[in-house]
Amino acid sequence: MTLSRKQREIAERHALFLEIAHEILSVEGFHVLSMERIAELAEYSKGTVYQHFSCKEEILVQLCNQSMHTLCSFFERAASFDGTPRDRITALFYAHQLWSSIGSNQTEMLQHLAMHGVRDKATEASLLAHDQLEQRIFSCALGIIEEAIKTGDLPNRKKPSASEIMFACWSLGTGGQLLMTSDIRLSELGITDPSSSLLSMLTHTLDGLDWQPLHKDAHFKKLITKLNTDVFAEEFEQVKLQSIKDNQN
Amino acid sequence: MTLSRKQREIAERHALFLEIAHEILSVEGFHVLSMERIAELAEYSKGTVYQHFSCKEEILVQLCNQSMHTLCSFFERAASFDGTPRDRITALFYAHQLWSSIGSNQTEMLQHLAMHGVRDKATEASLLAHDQLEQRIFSCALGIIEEAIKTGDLPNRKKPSASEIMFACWSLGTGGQLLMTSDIRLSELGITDPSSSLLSMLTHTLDGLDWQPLHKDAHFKKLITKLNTDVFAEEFEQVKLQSIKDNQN
DNA sequence: GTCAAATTATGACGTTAAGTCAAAAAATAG
DNA sequence: CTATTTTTTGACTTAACGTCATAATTTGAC
Repeated sequence: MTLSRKQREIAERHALFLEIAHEILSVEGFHVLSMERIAELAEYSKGTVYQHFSCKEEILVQLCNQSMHTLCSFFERAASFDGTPRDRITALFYAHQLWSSIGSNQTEMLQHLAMHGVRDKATEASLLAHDQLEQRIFSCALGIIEEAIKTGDLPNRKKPSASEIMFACWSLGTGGQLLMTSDIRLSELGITDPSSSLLSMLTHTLDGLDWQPLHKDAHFKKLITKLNTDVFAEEFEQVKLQSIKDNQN
Repeated sequence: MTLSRKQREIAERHALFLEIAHEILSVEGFHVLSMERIAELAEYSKGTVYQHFSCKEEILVQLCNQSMHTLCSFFERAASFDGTPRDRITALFYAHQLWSSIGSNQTEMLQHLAMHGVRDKATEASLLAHDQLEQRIFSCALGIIEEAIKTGDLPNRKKPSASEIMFACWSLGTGGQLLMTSDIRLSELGITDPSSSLLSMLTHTLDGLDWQPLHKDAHFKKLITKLNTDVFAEEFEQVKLQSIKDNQN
């Protein structure tokens, strides 16, 4: 079938353009991402790139969607983990941090997308996909919190509501990632592993919410080990290798 | 003295340019901020604007510095508040949220500054000033946490250290602000006052850290009232008026 | 295999904004 | 009042965006 061969070609090129864009974005940032540059590196003309993406912003949204798709799968894996709701919300937070460690600029991309005037330029279709992914991510987290309330592990309060707890956890994780990628030298403050710090703070927060069973060091360590070596074994290794490489530079 | 009159003129113009830039930034965002536009609105030529600021990015840093200066004064006011360290760290967090409510785009500006390739273009002097303000803000928060450890209100642990606690609080506040300014419709999740939600989550976190004296509703309400009507009375009124105006639109 | 029709790729073109700089205008001083 | 210094200006260069007529290629009918 000749038609489908052409279609395959186009799909491949679409992926190629995205890959090149992602490379430019991680190394040099959005401000140097230009359609001409992508065309040049892919050895196509500018017009061809514009046939795939209406503008820079559209590329960004599609890259974000790829990235969020990964996060989504991480979350769904963490959520289906066999353990108490508390273990699972911890696993979710862990997954969120792992995800941001894997792609150094995932957070920056999403951040950029949230900025004034970026969404306006992207296509409806991509934005819809984005919103749906976001929805999936949120309901994943919310589901666990609601389950904890149902089982009685987490006291059923008016304030903070399940949504508010999710909002706070999400803020903590996102904010932490934001600070990690920004200029502040956390290591100067004696924070060598910010993701672990955040995770440890999360457990204190959960304790503060009286989310049963309360923190026990042995159990927590066992949980993290299981996540590192079982649920997210492959990704954990990838991050480890990456950080070794980074240290060499 | 004629010389000083000219100097005053220049200083006034500098402020005018910044003001116009800030206006453009809050309404339309960084991507439409152009030197020509500023020049036009200020009724000067482009070259004159360039005599004040080497580039767009330099304007952004200087605006951020203004904004951080405000935050700094908020923090110092909150820190010198008469109360327990726990009350004061709560006041700090409150001040952080208040600050972000006052200028709708303070967080977006700082976020933008942190992005790839922005700092590179700004002048050394402005960046130095920025780093010093950041330092002041951090030590303000860190000082309170360390005091709490010294007085015994907060258990002296290796983990999380004072720095880690500060990092987490800062992440929570910043992340929350990020999510508020992003597209996510928090109100759809039943979160009507995100800043309050975050503040309430902070108290749970502090409880989880066993930071004495633990949360008591009456005391907490009294503290917030005092902050609203005394320490930050003026700013609180400003935010209230602003939100009434926003609701009318 | 050939050719007309449809699809796809190209890069020249118009536009906008960044950043530079020589020349014009204004201020200062003798 | 004029010479010198300082300040202001906008024309110019460069670079990227996004468009679109034209060129090249592919397709499908015969």
